[in-house]
Amino acid sequence: MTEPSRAREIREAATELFYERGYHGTSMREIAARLNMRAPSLYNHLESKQQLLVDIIEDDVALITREFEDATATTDDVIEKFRRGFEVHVRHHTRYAHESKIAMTEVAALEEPGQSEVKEMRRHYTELWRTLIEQAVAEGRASTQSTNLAAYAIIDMGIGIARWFRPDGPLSEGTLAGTYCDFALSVIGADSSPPRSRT
Amino acid sequence: MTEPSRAREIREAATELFYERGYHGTSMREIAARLNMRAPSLYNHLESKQQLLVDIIEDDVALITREFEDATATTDDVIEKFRRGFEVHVRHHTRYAHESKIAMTEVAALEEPGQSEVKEMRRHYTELWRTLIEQAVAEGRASTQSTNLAAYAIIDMGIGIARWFRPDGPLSEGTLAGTYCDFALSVIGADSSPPRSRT
DNA sequence: CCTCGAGACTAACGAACGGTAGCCTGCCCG
DNA sequence: CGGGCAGGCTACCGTTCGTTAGTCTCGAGG
Repeated sequence: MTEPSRAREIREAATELFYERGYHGTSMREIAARLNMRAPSLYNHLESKQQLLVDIIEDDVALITREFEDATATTDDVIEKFRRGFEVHVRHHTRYAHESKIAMTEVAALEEPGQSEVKEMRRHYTELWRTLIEQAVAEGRASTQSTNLAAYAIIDMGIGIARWFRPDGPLSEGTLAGTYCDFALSVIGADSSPPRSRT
Repeated sequence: MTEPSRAREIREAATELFYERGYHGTSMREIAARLNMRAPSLYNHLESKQQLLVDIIEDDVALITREFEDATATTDDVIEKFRRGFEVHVRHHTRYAHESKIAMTEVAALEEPGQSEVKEMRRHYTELWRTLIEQAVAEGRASTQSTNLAAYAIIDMGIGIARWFRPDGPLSEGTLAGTYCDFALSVIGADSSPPRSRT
């Protein structure tokens, strides 16, 4: 069940093409061709090319934000929050590498008000990270001097993955997440002593 | 002297616009308008829109590679090489944020053979980093498990800068470079003992 | 069996694109 | 002061774009 609706198929084809050639570099005719259709038929299922882009990007940013919030909500230890949050961050950029890359590179192709909305959503996501790192420093569990820059560095480290990761490559998502977690923890100078052995 | 040639002005205007709106999102008429010209006049100074993009991207990748090689050539200490190389990496992405972002996001807009050439140049730059990190580990001065992933993470950390850095912002290039250097050194687990006190 | 609507199609629109042809102006050098 | 050319310009070409209009087909429901 959950047979792929035509609208969903179109969106997936568009996601692949936007990933490969960019928004302005992809035509509606090309999207249609991927599904053995003609361009005008697409408009039985969508409103416009621009709306397609808005949906892809907004859904992606909303998803990673929700994943982050869910992952960090189930523990009180701030380093464990960080670890889980970053694992989600990395895994998102591997599983949704296409959407993530589009959300990163095609923001400029968004018309208003979509562009401002997305920028605000991204600002919020960044702020979640900054706050978390700040809390870790405040509790003496991390030692970075600039929570702002640490947040940027950690987010960008993950985002970069979307540019080179291939799910069929030699590197598994789990290995990648584990190694990158170590990177991120060392960036903030985390004290990863066991979660419940407080002094 | 060195009055800005028209060709140079065009390239700078194009760089700004490609940065703001992307390659396919920018028209020759818009580039011309920035210089109070009409589009056809541009062709007195350039070959094609595509060649403009090729020049911008290839020059940028060639420049950062040369900067890296120059910076690392003047010391033998592998950690000091790493430090200098990364400082150059960060500073490049602040000083040439526009070009760097274009080189990162518009590779797909390059036609062949330009695209393959640029990808090869980037692969080479990545390889320089991987080799340097491998050497640091071999000498016992760094401790990362995966030189490959460490190289990716470090490069991506720097690249991300080009997306958000603004030269007129509150953050100075020097402060940024310093803080990020600490990040990068901790990612590879660097032993930053003094360069010349070998056992 | 007939209808009716979802969803494909063809034809075509106006706009915008990258680029060319050809002209005109004004400055530099003899 | 006069010729030439560098480098602007206008006019316009053919292509491709996103999108609309209107038609046809086919399968499900009464």
